[in-house]
Amino acid sequence: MDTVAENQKVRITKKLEKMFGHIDYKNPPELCPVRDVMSVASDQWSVLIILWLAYFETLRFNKLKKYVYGISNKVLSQRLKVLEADGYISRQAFAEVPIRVEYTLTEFGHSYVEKLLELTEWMQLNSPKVLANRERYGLY
Amino acid sequence: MDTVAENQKVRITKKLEKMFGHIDYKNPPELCPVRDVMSVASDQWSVLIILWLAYFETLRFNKLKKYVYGISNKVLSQRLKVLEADGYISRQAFAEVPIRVEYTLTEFGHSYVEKLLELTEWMQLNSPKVLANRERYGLY
DNA sequence: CTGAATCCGTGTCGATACTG
DNA sequence: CAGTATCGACACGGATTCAG
Repeated sequence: MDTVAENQKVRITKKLEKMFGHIDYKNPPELCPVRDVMSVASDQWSVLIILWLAYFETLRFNKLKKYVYGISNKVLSQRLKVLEADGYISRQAFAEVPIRVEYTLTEFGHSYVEKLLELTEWMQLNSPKVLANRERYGLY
Repeated sequence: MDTVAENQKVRITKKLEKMFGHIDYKNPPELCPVRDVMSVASDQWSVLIILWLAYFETLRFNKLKKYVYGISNKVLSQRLKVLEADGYISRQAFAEVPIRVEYTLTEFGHSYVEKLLELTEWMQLNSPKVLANRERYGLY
């Protein structure tokens, strides 16, 4: 292993050490904020909801449902509520007939999108490799 | 909104546009590689397994279970199999009595850890804010 | 007509007991 | 020690129903 990789490894180890002061392995998940918050924010549906909202700025319930392909009414409204509670998105209802409800990212939500995009870009870049691994392994 | 923020927004929009060529909203999830691969890799348990393996280099089944606090036997062995199939970790069994099985990150797994750490660092930094939002919202 | 709650069948999860 | 089997509880998807 060359020096560059060695340095990189040291850097990562440092980060990990800092991290695991916060990811407590002795306490239940609900007492570890990082695990708790991450399980909401990195949920597969939450990710798609946030990304589509970042893309369109504003979306209504049924549009959102159309783009977040495969999500059910129940889970969508559930996730929207949780994401609103956690401060990623905001909900604005207009008292019209028929009623109109618009969802948008908050400032905080936008700050998350930046990190999220880095992750999804990695996924986009590496998914062929993963699929190839999977194929070779033959599990599914 | 100032020019810096405006530039940033444009940059993100570009990334999103590139992204959504790959996150297909018309096809079922299993036909969208990015969604598929990400749902495995960003799963709450997978994340913890990978991070702990990055921290310790090598872990055995029961040690892993101890650190990934709260995971059940079934889900742990399930996730380990999937993560191995996808190429993030490797499994080495020693024919001893009692049997010994060691899990380590692959090169590919280590490359993922870098991205993952950026995300968890963001979570660590922002979880207080999220918890405060939650508190104020009063949903749970 | 839109946004969302409800009901129900199904699959996944968690805990424990158990086996190679 | 590593992992499977079993079972009850819960979450999910889908369809339907309801409210504004």
